[in-house]
Amino acid sequence: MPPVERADAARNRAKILEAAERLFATRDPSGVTMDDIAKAAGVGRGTLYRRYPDRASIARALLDAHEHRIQEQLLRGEGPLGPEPAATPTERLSAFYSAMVDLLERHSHLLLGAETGPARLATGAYGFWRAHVRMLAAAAQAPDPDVLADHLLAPLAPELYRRHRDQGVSPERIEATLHHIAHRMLGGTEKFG
Amino acid sequence: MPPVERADAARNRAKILEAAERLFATRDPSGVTMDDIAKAAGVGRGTLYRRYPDRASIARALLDAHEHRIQEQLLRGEGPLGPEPAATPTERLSAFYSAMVDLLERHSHLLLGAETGPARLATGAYGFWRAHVRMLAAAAQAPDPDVLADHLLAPLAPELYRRHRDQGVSPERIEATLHHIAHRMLGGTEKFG
DNA sequence: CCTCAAGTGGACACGGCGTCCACTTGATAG
DNA sequence: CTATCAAGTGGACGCCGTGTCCACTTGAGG
Repeated sequence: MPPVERADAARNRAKILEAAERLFATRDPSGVTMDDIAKAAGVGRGTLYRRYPDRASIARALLDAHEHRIQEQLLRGEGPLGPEPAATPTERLSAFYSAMVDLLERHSHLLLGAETGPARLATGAYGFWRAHVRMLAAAAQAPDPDVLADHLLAPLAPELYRRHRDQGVSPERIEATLHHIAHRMLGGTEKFG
Repeated sequence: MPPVERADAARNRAKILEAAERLFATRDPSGVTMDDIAKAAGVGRGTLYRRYPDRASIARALLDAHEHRIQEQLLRGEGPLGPEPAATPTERLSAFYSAMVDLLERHSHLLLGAETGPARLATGAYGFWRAHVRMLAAAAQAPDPDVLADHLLAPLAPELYRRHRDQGVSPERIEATLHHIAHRMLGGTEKFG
């Protein structure tokens, strides 16, 4: 007996998510209050809190679908993103960086609305990215993959991406720099001493 | 006519900084309120706000001395930290990373009390570090030093350092990984392409 | 000792958060 | 179609941190 969601509940959930998406895209995400969302959705505070304990959980709900798509591709997808045997760790890290730049470009407002600062590192999604990058680092025989993985993910911090973009840096430049990092950090091990 | 600070004002400023330092070190820095600091310093809210508009400015005041010391060394110091002609960009970046790990280890609570998230990137101190690293990247003929500088600084985010330390990662391991990054990213250009 | 600007501290209003509970709605059984 | 009642709703409420304001105190200079 899976407790089915009642019709009015489903309707309100949709209204909430739609309103939140709009607000996050419009104003500064960290300035959006729970009250704003409730008002914009035409719903009472109690209704809002029943499902989402805070702003971050709403943003996460909106992000989940997109992040899951990337995670699927990492596990099972074709091309260098997925576990294609022919692809080198360098190529796979580059592909991962590209996918993340795409995610940041499309949804940086949600990422900023979700978690900035320490909380982001505790996210399930972050754990997934770290596990993936750690695996690539280990495959490339890099030293201390556990620590290195976090350092390789650090340039993807949403606040840094947002700042770069606001200063007129193009996504392509950011992506190119990340590819450079991927090549330098995981590629050509044999050429060093 | 430099408006000299009155004796009671100076006394209170000292009490405030002392109390704040203690509170930041004890509890979670982001949980310390202005009221807590005022109470701990034995001072009214108005007195506190007269000098420091928010928690971050207090933490910055406490950090200033330490950051200035490093900045001095970068500009005029001896050894690979300073502008010694014989040192390569790789060596200088490694030395910089070491100095920052030392700063993080000693004062991560202040850094967390100061600015987490986007605000940190707008700090004067951050601008200084970026200018320095950008210069080293350019000297090493790395592509797009403007963007790369930020990416090379990203692993130094206080929240990441704190998390690593809390998970039992030693400062030495972090430092070693950063040195690895310095070598990979700025060293041995001629051995590629 | 007097003056007065600098400095002090606490009362206050504001706004966001999260909870609570009396009421409404819709799914199901008879 | 109606009755039942748990799930769902919404807004009022209390709490807490912020930042401001202003009547009072203090100390430096004359």
